[in-house]
Amino acid sequence: MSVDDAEALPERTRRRRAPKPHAAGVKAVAAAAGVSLGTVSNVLNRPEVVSPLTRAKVEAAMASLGFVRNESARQLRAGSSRILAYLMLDAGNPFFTDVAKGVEEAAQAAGLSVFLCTSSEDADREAAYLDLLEQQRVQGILITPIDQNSSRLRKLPSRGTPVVVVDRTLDDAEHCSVAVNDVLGGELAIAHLLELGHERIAYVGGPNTIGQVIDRRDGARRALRTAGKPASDLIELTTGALTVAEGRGAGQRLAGLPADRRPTAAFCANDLLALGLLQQCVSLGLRVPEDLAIVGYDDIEFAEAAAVPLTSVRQPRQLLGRTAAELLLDESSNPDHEHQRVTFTPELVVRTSTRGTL
Amino acid sequence: MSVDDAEALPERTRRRRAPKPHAAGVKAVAAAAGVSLGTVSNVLNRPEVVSPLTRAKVEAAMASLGFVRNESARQLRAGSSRILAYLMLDAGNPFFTDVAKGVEEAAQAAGLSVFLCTSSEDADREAAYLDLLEQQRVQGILITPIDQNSSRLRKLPSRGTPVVVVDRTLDDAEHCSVAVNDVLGGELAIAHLLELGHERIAYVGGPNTIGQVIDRRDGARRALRTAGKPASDLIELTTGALTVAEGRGAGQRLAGLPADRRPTAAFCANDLLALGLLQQCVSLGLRVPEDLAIVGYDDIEFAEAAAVPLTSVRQPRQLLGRTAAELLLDESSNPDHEHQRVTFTPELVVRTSTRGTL
DNA sequence: CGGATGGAGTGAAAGGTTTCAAGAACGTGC
DNA sequence: GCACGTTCTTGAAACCTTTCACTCCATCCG
Repeated sequence: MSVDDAEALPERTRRRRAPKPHAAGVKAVAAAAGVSLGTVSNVLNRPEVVSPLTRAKVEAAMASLGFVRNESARQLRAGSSRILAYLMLDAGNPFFTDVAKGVEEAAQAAGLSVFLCTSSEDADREAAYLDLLEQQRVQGILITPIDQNSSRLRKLPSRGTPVVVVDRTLDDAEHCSVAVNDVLGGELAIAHLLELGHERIAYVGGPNTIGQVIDRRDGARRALRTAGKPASDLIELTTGALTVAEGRGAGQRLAGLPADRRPTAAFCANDLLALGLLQQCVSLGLRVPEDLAIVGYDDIEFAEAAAVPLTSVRQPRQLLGRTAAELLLDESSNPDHEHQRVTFTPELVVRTSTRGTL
Repeated sequence: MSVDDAEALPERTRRRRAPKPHAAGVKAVAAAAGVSLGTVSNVLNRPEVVSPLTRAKVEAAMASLGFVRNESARQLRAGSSRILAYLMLDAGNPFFTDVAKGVEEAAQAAGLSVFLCTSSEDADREAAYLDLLEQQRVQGILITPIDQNSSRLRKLPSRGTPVVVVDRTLDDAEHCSVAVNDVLGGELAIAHLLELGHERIAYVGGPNTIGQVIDRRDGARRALRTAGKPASDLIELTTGALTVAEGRGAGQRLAGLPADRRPTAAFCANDLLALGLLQQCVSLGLRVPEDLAIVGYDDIEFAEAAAVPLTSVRQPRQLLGRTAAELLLDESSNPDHEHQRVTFTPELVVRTSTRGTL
């Protein structure tokens, strides 16, 4: 049954070693089922061309041998992967996991799977993941980049890996992008605070290399100018990351200021910062919003459940992910795909942290 | 230079097509650098055996051709993957992303990359991902399973893919597992509530197919029995998932009860439920903890920042992930690895939601 | 009854890398 | 000048699938 034609050769040390004892391949299945390699492959990929009887035999053989298709070999030969990757900034931020949910929704509808990767706001990790994903020849990459000008990012599409930028807009002709107008979002937040009569307003966010941080700040400045004030009125508190812990740190700094110099309102670059800030300020005895009004950004689910429900700038998170994935799928399947820049409009959700209890 | 020996054959239609125009391979690099295939491979895998001059030539050729190593081919031949996967229950739950952070920490230290997958508490998706990951021949799988008795899960190790179960204990001899004693956690929570004098206590959690939900409930019952009460005293509110939205739903149900039948305390299977419950109850006018004391589980970062800071059962999230990844690495590299069951001990963190303001 | 049609299955080639035994180049010591 | 080491490089096999031109057979039509 098992023919080993190497027997015929003159004596030679049997070289090479099996890299892994990883079970049976198509060959073994074919032998066990008494059919050819090609037929097994047909059962796997085009079951309709195989007669029911033969198919049953092959499937039985697969089951009894515990056959597991080797995806590397499949992909090598077939040249296509069934995987999308979403490389996100921070898995600990519910905003991104909501985006990821949208991505998965769209991918599942197209029969693809999604691998999530997280750069943790670290440019080196981002670069390493991009290299890895390109080497894996994934169908496409969705990314919320740290450094959107990275040459690595720009080169990917020309080498055959489609890339869609999520939650950022890119000004080049190589990628699709799906974003929310962050400048407008910043403007909405500050306009709201100005309307409430605040004069000393702080912007809490950082590092200043992150696009979202910059845009939201620029929007804030613009709102000030629109109101006839100098943009330099904005008191900037730079943080090291967009996390709850950094938010607490900023709260500490803010609360430490003498009351007559302390801002009466703070706009945070995201909700994590805002929640940390809120928590720290409250625990240090400041009243929100009486002593300090707070506006967050993203309107994550926890914003509403916070100690003082948080006013925030809402973004269509899931839709963002879904749209991005759909663009990516189009790019990789539609030969005359055209790159698009989709921009959604954010929306201010006013809650107690600025408006006070009614 | 480029010899095409197919020329020698009698006229035949040149068949097959190139699956994808995906850039240059080692062959092209070798030709461009004037060396053999083997040398290029050496530059890639064992740079120290190649003379500096040759290496420089090869590297220059790679750069100018934009060479990207084909990981499928590499893995097919070399038989090993540099990837770990963590298949989690719910990426939207900060508990799991914290675990993931620990996993990545350990993986990075070992020079591996991590792909995150999420089953979203759906058994079919879990199964599909397991199949996919096995076919990809990843180095190993970390999983927080929905169905820990799935035969798929049990069979993986015997076919060569190591599996470590995270946040669950498995009673078989095939896997390592790293967990926290959930029964004890449930006990701590209820003992605390009993000590505060509560008599009508609800347990909010579900679906009852999830191990964590069951164990925490069993712990709760045990605490009741220890206190000399029947386990049936526990008022069970079953939810459809462990999410904030389901927590709100449960809050609605609870608040709807007449005050004399309404529980005076609720223990939730996780913090997401607790936060939703809290939010809904507060917005319906119940005072926490006076009208309803609430205990959560996991002590996620947002628990402390909630409307009423949440009493919760803390687990060593990151450590859980790190330990699990280390066990997995050991299993896949150490020939005489022994399966282990690591169990951490949870800790009750008391905050305002049960103790009230001081 | 001859030829056309079509369904089912076959088998060799191809895909890009790694591996390893063996070869080449170049001293070195006697 | 020769055998011997070293150091570097080579070339072909192997990894496991998928693909596709082709064969084989039975059926159908005129």
